[in-house]
Amino acid sequence: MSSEDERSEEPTAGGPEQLALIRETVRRAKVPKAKPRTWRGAALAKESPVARVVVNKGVLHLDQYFDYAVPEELDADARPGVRVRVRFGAGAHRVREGRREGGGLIDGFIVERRADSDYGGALAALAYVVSPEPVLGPEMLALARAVADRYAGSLADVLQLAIPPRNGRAESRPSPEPLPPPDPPGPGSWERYGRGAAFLEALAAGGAPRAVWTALPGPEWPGELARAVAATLASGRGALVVVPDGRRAVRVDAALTDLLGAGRHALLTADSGPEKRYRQWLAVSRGSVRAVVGTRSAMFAPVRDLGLVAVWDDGDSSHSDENAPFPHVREVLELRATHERCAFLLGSASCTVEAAQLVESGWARPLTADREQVRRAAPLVRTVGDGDLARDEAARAARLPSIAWQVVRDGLTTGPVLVQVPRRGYVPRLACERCRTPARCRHCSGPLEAPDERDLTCRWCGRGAVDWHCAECGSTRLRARIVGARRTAEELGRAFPAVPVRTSGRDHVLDAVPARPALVVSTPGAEPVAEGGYAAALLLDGWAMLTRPDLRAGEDALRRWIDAAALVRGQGEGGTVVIVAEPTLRPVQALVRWDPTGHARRELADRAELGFPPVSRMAAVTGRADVVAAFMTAAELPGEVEVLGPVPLPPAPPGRPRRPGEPPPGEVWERVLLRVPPGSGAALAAALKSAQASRLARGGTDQVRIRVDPLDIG
DNA sequence: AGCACGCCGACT
DNA sequence: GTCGGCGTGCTC
Repeated sequence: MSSEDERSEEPTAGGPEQLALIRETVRRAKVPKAKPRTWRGAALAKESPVARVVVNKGVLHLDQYFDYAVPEELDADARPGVRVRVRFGAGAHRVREGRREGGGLIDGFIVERRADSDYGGALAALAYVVSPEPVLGPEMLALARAVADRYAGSLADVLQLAIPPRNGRAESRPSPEPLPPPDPPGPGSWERYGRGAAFLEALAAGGAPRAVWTALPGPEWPGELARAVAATLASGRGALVVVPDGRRAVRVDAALTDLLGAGRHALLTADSGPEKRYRQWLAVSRGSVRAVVGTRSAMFAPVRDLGLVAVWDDGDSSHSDENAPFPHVREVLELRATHERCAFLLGSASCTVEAAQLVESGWARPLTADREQVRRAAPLVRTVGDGDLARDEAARAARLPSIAWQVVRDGLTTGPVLVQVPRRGYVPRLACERCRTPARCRHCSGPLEAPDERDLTCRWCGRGAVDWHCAECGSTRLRARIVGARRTAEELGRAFPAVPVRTSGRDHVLDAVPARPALVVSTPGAEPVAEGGYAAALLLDGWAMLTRPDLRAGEDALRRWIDAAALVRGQGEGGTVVIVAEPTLRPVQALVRWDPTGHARRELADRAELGFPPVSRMAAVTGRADVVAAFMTAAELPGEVEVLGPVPLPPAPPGRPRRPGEPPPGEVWERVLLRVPPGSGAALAAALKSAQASRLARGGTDQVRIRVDPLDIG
């Protein structure tokens, strides 16, 4: 743009007269469908001189598009989907020399090129096109919009999760040529499932079946996922698989390479560095690679002509994003399946209540093996309850019941034995030894804990608890704390001196162990796979997993037990699991019968009766007590909303850094839970979003956190 | 969030 | 009259 243009637009030079002129011009310009022009008066693109832009500003909850003028020289690059920088803020158009430039440069994406704008004022010009690479296609935009609406978040927040940061070097490299579709695979181990082969055939034929797949225990699932991907590729469409962690992504990656060779799929995990990751993402975005396996953020991967979305082990908490607006992989993939009319596969050795609901509602069909197959593949499960422990001299002496010793001893003659021990931090509460009432602080009713195994302290207020006794039954004994993985390993090591002991846990995760006899002590989720399967497994301190004050405690415990027990050989090969937990409890029974879907169905029925998610939808509003109260007063919630609370939130325990959503020191925070009946979730989210948006016009710190589908209810 | 506009009191 | 306090409200 030339200075002549500027002068012709604004003939007066400098001074207050000019300011007045600008003001007046702005007022005059306030007519609908204004001809796009900038204050620079630069030459504009001849075709579609308006770019509709989504500005990438999360705090800006004005969740709307902004129109910018497209200067002629940016015309070619400023295509829909590209990253741009624009001036944004009051006075952004005043860019003359000698005047301060109002408004800073912020990032955005062009969503559309248009002939005119329905904005009444004069348009500012795009500052520049960051890169001509289109990264925000219409499908992703529609998906991000749907996710933002579902979770009462802004489009910009979702796009931040969906589109990786740019890397110039990755962008400058060409992506490989796409390979032609492969031949459809045979059914392989899918034959073990009643409708397995038919599911693959439907994928290969270009269909869009939706299934909740209860996987048989054992190491076959990565190969089965790979076959589903291969069948979809054979139809000429793309496929996406999301798993909870990098370890499992690598397993599916390996299975895909086995089945299809290299070059047909991309591995999108956080483990690879930013450049490599963006390069992989670009290969997908450009259509060079038609299949993706990855962790959480891969759920948004811009797979071309999507034919299948799959999620593995949807109960794993890693599938829930920790950034606003906290989308869940299963829910996002449901949206994608609906929007992009593709197949949906939810697989797990266990079964979440949400998965059961997908089947119950008829949205998806079950994909299961018959009882005979299950019996063959699953280990024999034996329980040790309180009654057994009381009668058991050995258990008193050595902390492990005698049947456990026996199973370990027998197992070690034929292979490795797995010992699952709950993570220390996982058990939030001590409980009365006699009646299991959770031990609470007598001052503030917070949960008690014993950080050093000696002194009882309150997790909320930090006060010590001396002379504790149970408020229900008067007992003065607390249930034995769970023993950490390290001490369990030491004890077992002493008992079986000839056998190597290996541990796998948070900071030290083993991926696999050989088929030799060994004791493998692991925390839940960190269990290594064993070559040929474990001979046996011990699941210790089952009570600890079940006493968590959470709606999902039972489902979670069952999932962790099943995931561990699924690594053990089938009972036909002598595989045995011993679980130390009451055999009368529902999740324990479900493990013994190896019936995770039955468990989920019963839980679903309970939740329906109690009005709990996922049958109803909930949202949590969290913040400083007065701010939450003001928010609730101002919000215009749908009529059928039920308001639970507010209840005070416990402060972050001293010593641990404060997590987002926890009150800062000295502030009282509260949480309100909102509940709506089935079908009103969208209305609730919309109401919460507009209430938040109108609040944001005011002071900055007076914000509340909104979380749809909060995790820790109950 | 920034940042400007605007409607009030103490000054040249 | 004009400079500037920070109380609302908009940002293409």
